Amino acid sequence: MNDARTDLTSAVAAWYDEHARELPWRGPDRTPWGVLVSEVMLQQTPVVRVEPAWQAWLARWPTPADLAAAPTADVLRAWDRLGYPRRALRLQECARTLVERHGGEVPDDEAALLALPGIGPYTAAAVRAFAFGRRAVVLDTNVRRVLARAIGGEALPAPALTRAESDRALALVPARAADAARWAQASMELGALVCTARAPRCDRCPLVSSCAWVAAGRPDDAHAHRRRTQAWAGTDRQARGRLLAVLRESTSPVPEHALAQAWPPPAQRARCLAGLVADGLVVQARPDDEAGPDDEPAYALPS
DNA sequence: AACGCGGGGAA
DNA sequence: TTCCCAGCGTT
Repeated sequence: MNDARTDLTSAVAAWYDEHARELPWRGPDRTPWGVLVSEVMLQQTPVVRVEPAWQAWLARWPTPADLAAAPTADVLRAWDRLGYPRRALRLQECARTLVERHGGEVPDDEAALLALPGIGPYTAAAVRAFAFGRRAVVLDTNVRRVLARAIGGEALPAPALTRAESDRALALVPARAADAARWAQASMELGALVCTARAPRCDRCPLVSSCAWVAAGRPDDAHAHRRRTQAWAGTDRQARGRLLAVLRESTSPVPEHALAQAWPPPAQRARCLAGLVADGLVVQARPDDEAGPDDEPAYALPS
């Protein structure tokens, strides 16, 4: 049975055997915990920035029990500038759940994985495929783009995942678990290295002769008018990042007036601090005696 | 379904 | 400057 589906997946798998990057969380000595940590770090953060952080993280907290026992402030400092620090909080909550409910081990069951903090459909599928070699539908931004082009004939997938995409991805997953896991890894790698968002290297693509997008003359992105570019300068997100960076650097509670230096606009600063506290990333603390007036609020990372 | 959420490197 | 990155949780 050599239908179009097996042709496509086997061509990508063969390409992967030749061109896969050597990444530390893929090594033969990998652990499910290491894979899970890598996947959480890779949620919206590029590989090149994750790699050193992952090495340091696994050296410091090699098991879920190690991370579960760590002070949260240390966890947030180790997360450093990977972005979206709520992920670090979720990862520690995840470690604690693994200790309390799964004997300190990462489960391979889909429902159990999805129930863990910070683990959604993509990460659950990735852990099952990459850590346990199980059959799973791994559909990340790379795979979505590869399939949108190779099969859909579009430059880029729709802004939000559609039912048609999920169906298409499911239909492509090879029957045997080992093949399915390799297809997942290979299709992601193809999207990361060749079928890239900005400047795809179609001359090096194993699917170029059958790609629907290439056959159509590589038309422009049909969804371009619906993509909104996120503002950055002056946003709450930038403010939160700046405030949290100050708190990461300090070993003692930081009084309000010091935070005002990092982010002057008072209303936005107050709103962002309240949000950080609500998220569990920051706690209000009693200031050190010599740091300022006793009635001035101070903030710190949670212990 | 839409939105909020970091931060940096490349085009 | 803009775009993009192995998404998730909340509303």
